[in-house]
Amino acid sequence: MNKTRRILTLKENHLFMRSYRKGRCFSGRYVALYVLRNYEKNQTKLGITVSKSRGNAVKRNRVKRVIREAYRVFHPFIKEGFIIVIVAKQPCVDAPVSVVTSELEALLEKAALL
RNA sequence: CGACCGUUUCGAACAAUCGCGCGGUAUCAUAGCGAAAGCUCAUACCGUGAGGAAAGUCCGAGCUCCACAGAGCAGGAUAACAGAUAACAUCUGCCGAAGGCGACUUUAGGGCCAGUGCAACAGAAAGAUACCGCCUGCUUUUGCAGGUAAGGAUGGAAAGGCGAGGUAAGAGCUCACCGGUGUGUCGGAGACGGCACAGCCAUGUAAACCCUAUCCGGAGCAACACCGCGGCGGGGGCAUAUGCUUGCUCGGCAGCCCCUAUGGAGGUGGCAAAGAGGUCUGCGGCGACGCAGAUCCAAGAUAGAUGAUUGUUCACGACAGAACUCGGCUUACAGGAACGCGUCGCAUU
RNA sequence: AGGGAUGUAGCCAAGCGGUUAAGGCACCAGACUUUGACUCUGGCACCUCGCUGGUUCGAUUCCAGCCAUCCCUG
Repeated sequence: MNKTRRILTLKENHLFMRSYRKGRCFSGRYVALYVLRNYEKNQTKLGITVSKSRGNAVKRNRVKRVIREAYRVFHPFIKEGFIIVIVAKQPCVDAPVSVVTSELEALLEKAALL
């Protein structure tokens, strides 16, 4: 495993749907985590979901950046072969990065991905 | 000094580290494709990276494809006048109207003398009329017949308004002023305005149907063009080895290879540095704008790139994210800045 | 990108430019009953009829611009 590797993003809608239905769910105050084992390839993919009801385009973009920044810290240590979907909750809109980072760390440990 | 008016303009700044999209250069040790060159991926460095509204998608265009002899109807849009513009429902100027002490602002502003419809309630009566009243005549009175829109009452609207003359009482019946209509004349590019004369037979509503004039083919970058593993087809060849079709034979269907049409997933172009482009100067124009010269310009994603941490400063940060591209309009918005022989008020000289 | 619909009382809703804006459910008070349900009678302040302007004598209704929700096409 190299020291830095690219973050692969989840693009297919049916994989999102399968994660919501079949994946294990870990919920916090700011984000919710859906984890599914990737059987097809030994890769870890990340999907970020922000609902339209969370705010306008600027707010949604900002939430995505905050979550991506929080995830970036843990990415080199994540185990291979999982599909991870992070869903932003309403308090996440005004949350600073440090808070989201600490919560995401707790959830990832709970999911045994680290 | 205070309160405004108009026209522009800015929309946090800087540094360091980590991270992201795109472009360029370099490296190919590793991974994939390839005979190779090389390409992809990756890494390093350099450059660059959201708005005044990017928004709403309300108008107008470019661009692309489809349709198209010509004419008319239907439907839609616009509506004083003159211009600007590629075009417009935009903009400029100007006229009329409305508002403001004023600088100035606002204005869907054609036609109810083509026709049709509607005007609740109130009121005597709503486009045709006399309830009360006034006057005249008849009648002993009650009342009857006629004249009359000055007054009352109703209403958003009641015989153009108001004053004087006039009259039986009244009435544009007559006159002055105002309003409105028509004709003439003068000014103006025109809408329109000034003046003179005639004359007052008739409400409001076309953001009611409608009439008049002008304009309008349809769809949209998920357009459209190209490539295209597989699949479903067409043609040709090979092989009769294998499978199915009844145990066998023939025949048929599968099979393998080549060519070819279509085009689902996906990809590339469209589409990224350059156009109806910005800034400055000069000239023309009241102005929108036009002409000439100089100069400036690098976002281009495709589940969608701008963030985090630390430090410094201030006005302590609002509304808000490009998605083919322009010109407008509308809406949202913390707080600033500049200009004006702009306005009003107060004080002083 | 292109198109459509809706917004009226807590909920479901009707409404021809002229009303104090129908109804139904719910809610409140009273009657009936020993009590409750059913039934009957009355009430319901609320709604600037999503918001802001305009047309009109008069707007929930007509026109324009916004806001919110929902739906359709590719």
